[in-house]
Amino acid sequence: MDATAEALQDAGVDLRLDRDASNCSIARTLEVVGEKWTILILREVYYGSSRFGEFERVLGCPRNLLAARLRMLVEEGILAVETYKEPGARSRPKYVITPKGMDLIPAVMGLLQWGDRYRADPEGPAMVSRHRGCGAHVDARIRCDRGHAVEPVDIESIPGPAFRLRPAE
Amino acid sequence: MDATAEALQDAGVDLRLDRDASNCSIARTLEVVGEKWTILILREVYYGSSRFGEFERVLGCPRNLLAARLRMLVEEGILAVETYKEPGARSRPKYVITPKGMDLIPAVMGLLQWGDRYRADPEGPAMVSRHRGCGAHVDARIRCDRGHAVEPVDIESIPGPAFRLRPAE
DNA sequence: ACTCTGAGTATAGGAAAGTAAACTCAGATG
DNA sequence: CATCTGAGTTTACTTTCCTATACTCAGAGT
Repeated sequence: MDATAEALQDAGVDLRLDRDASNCSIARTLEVVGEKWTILILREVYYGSSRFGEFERVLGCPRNLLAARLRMLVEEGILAVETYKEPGARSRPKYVITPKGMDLIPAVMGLLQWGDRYRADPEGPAMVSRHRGCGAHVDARIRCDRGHAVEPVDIESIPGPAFRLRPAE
Repeated sequence: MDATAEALQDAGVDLRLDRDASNCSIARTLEVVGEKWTILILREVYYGSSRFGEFERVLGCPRNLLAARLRMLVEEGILAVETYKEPGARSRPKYVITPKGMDLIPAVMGLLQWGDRYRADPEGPAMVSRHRGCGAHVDARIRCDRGHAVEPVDIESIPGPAFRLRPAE
């Protein structure tokens, strides 16, 4: 156990129950991608769609929500707007994923592989992902900085630099 | 490109736009964990909480929603109900994560590390995760079955066994 | 019997999110 | 200059979610 954690426990603090759970990176990420269509839009961008009409067609998402989600994703820097031009038509906007958006792909892959394992239809997955370099199947896994594969049960979560106690009631 | 994919393209099918996007493991996973409090409940279980009152206290989630989410997570086999007994009190239920629930941890870690990178407060993360074995920092990464680290941009997604075209309009 | 506690259920009002369909707007084409 | 198209906006309606409070229920202790 960490020194900070020990000091807190000596003071009678329960790390689980007395911490400020709103000061959490998961909660903050969900503020951005937790709304209904957001992850699915990201999935489509990742699969190669980029135009408003493409998202609408393939997702069946209402246009006003689609517009709102795209605007938000652009404001957050997860997507960026570029333009495309079909011959004989004017320039129109298209949406491309940024590096910041790409950093969400491990989370999306995690959701994908859980669904593949527990909720795929009996035939198997609808889409499969492979490494462009070697062709092998890819998946999201947890690794430690020394390169070991880490099972979830072997992860220990301890207070970090921004650990805070919950405000008094 | 895959043989299936080629055959489909020869038939004038656009893999991105004409596929049945509702037949998707991500969408199906979100049906289970896409509601507002679900991932946060999972986070608390993962951090060590197990009792109704603990979830309520630390999340500040309304009791009726909490009860509904817990019931759903148990029905889905992500949590299991056990009992605990404080001295001088009767047995009460507690919620523990199952292996099926543990398999969601890579996705949760993916969300966590995105938030740590882009949305943490200036001091750093509130909680840090490390490998119980070696103490090194852990994170969610994508690997291929041959053990290569895979950047999201090097992943190729192709139709799998359950690929289906979208129903006619 | 009465009370206390943790784990819920029940209910009601307001806010937010989702859905559906009609409408606008900017340019390229006929 | 009327029409077509993709990309939105607007509006009206429905569903879900949030907040808050009150209530129930099963034992253990007094």
